[in-house]
Amino acid sequence: MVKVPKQVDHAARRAEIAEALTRLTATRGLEGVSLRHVAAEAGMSMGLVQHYFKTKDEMLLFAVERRSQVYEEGIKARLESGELPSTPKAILRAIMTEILPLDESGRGNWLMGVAFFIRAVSDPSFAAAYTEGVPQLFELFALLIRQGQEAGDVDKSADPMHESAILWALADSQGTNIVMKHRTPDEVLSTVDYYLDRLFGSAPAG
Amino acid sequence: MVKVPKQVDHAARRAEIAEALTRLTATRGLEGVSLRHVAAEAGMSMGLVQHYFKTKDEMLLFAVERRSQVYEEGIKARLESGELPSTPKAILRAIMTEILPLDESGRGNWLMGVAFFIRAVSDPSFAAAYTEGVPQLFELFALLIRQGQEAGDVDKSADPMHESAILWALADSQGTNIVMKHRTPDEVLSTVDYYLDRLFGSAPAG
DNA sequence: TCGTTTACAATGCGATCGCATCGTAATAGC
DNA sequence: GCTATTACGATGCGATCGCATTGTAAACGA
Repeated sequence: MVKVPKQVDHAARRAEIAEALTRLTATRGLEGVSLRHVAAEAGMSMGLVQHYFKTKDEMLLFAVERRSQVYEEGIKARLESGELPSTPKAILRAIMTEILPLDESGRGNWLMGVAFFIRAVSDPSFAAAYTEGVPQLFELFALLIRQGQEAGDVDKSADPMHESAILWALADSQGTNIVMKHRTPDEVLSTVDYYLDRLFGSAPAG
Repeated sequence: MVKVPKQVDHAARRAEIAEALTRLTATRGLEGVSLRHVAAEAGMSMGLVQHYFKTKDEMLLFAVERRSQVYEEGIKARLESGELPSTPKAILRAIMTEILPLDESGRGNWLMGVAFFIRAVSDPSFAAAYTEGVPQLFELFALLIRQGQEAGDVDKSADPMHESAILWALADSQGTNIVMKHRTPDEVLSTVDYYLDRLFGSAPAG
């Protein structure tokens, strides 16, 4: 009963489509994202896109989850490259620089996230997926700050929860600032470093 | 040549429509915003909406500019109510609490802003209008922080530009957190106060 | 080889979009 | 009263959307 004709790497095809979607989001903005446009950007027929994603929502969900994976892998790669010390401060900085839309592909990923947020506002299933990863990142931030406190780098009077919120806000909002060209990536990074230096005193980050 | 039949308060009508648009954005999300839906929400015919706004973009632009005015007036009202001291810290807090989507109407206004941001990504004319007010608020933040430094409340080592960026980020991102129900208004306000207390030492805010 | 299953293309359908057009009612100046 | 102008409603048009349907080529299992 197991017939396997014309074997094609499903995952690779889906990734292709997701990347076309991301590219399209970065260049044409979020309104240019239709099944037809994505297909054209990916250089395939619309029917083929439909073959790999039954609905548009399924495609968006896949692209966003893929985005999260890419972020995660990027952060791991930075930390395991050995170029950075494994201090909480360095890890936090690695996360920030990975997430922020510092280049063109980052811009696409960022706008993908915004598009997803838009959907999540009125669509419960999207909201669930959107909400999923947030507390984890939040907790991670707080954990790293607490480790900084235990190491004596972060002042005991600092509140890890509030500081996490500020850090999250910095990533969230400054990314938007870059996309809108209100601030340059350099300016944003310097503000991030300013904040981290204040929080961690003068403890080395790398 | 000046014939004025059926005199109708144009501004009031446009405000009505803008409020229907905001209401619709808050409840149905940003995708429910079409000329037909706005007309239905406002309880008028679609032709009438078209009569007051030649294009959809004109309607959106009006609604967003109106939003800015409402914010501005709200902040002025708070400051002139006499319930708050005119310290930089109090003014900053007033701005934050005015902008943040703490209630249902605030939610609508917030989502309006996001919708506008989306358009601004790919539409230059929207981008211009969106970019317009940002540097001013930024400069205001920096000015107030500098005043705090001159008054001796804010540490001299604090960088007004970076601190402004953090403050802006707090407003920007935490608003989204409230809309997505990741954090409650109370939690957000406590983080704002935490930050302001840190920045202004223990100087009184009210 | 034959049949089943998958990969992919092409097209059509109903819904909805923004916008234009047309018609009508009401009110001003002449 | 007549006319110009405005307020407002109704409808239609072309474009585009997501999605369903259909057709065809290819490749595996039997």
